[in-house]
Amino acid sequence: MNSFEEFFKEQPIRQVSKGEVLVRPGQNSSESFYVVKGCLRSYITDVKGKDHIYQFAPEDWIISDLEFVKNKSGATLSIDAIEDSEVKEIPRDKMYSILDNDPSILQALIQKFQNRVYTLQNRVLQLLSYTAEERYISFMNTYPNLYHRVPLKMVASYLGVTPESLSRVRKELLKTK
Amino acid sequence: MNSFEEFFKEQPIRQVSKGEVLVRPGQNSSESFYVVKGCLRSYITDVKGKDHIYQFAPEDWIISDLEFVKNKSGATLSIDAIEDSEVKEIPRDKMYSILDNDPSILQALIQKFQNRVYTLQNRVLQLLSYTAEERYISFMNTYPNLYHRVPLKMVASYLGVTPESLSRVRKELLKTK
DNA sequence: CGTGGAGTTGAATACGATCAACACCGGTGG
DNA sequence: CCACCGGTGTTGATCGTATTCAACTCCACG
Repeated sequence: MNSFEEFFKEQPIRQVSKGEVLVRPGQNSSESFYVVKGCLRSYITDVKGKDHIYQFAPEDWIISDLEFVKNKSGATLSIDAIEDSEVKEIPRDKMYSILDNDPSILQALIQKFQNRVYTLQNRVLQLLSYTAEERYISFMNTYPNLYHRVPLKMVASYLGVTPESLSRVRKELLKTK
Repeated sequence: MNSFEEFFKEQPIRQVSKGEVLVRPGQNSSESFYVVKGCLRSYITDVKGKDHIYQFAPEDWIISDLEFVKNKSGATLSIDAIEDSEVKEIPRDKMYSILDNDPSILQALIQKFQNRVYTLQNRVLQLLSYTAEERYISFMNTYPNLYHRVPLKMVASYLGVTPESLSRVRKELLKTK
């Protein structure tokens, strides 16, 4: 194997249908998922029962809860499918075997993490400084193939606003455009 | 050299005084800083001139803008000292030389990135789901040595609320405690 | 001393949340 | 094939939390 991606490619395809839950909080068999087709999401459910979406994962994305990193009691995030999907899953222990001694794979992985941190940095800064409207515009620009594909209420959850508010934001944008 | 940290330790110490700016947005000589003493911060300034703090870096922390990763035109974050500090700086090109072929160093770096992503994940989820009060409590618990050390207005900026709001939050907490 | 930044407090405002009603499909079963 | 149903999105009215603007106190520092 000479690349990080190939590790995933080798795995068998698993079919998951819309609404199917792949990871539940507290569960300790944390896995990573490479999405071949469809779309997954990761999210938390707060004390009031409200979901907050951390990440979407359409085709060619990798999604996981990062708890396996911390050796904690179990996952904090939930992961489920928001469309009928095909994924390749990597169990925790297999994930570790990626971290072998091949510097080129390790460097590729570092590159992936750097990109991930950079993306999260932007997300944090936008949550700190953007209004609901600015967040939505930024989301559309950053993920042009995603915003019309996932339900509005999930985009709202990702952006940290209510569906009602986002609906109004969108209405305003249509007027001024 | 047999560890990531040693690379920093070898660098000469640079004295920076409170208020000194180490990195400005647009500047393309991006560096990383290891804080020996004192405290740095990274932040953006929005269109209204308001600061939003991305990160604090007290003793033994590493801070950088991650733009060097993306090979963009320059930094987006600013970095300055909020106390008189001592730092060791690693210029961008030297940073790359860390990414050599020693698997143990690379794996240590991956571990650092995993922790970073995990921390950012929590930050995002808290910004999505916590009230101002919950964020402040979480901040105090997570950084017990920091919240009484940095000015309230900077904590407020980090948490995404105004200094006035945080002042009121703190007042309420004192009453109910 | 005096000066300016930091923090507090008050009053008015604004933005988004909440609650509620309704329209609009898309899928399911009779 | 159509009627029904549940989920999604929209819209309106009201509410609440945090922001804004302003005044004042308190120190730290020159």
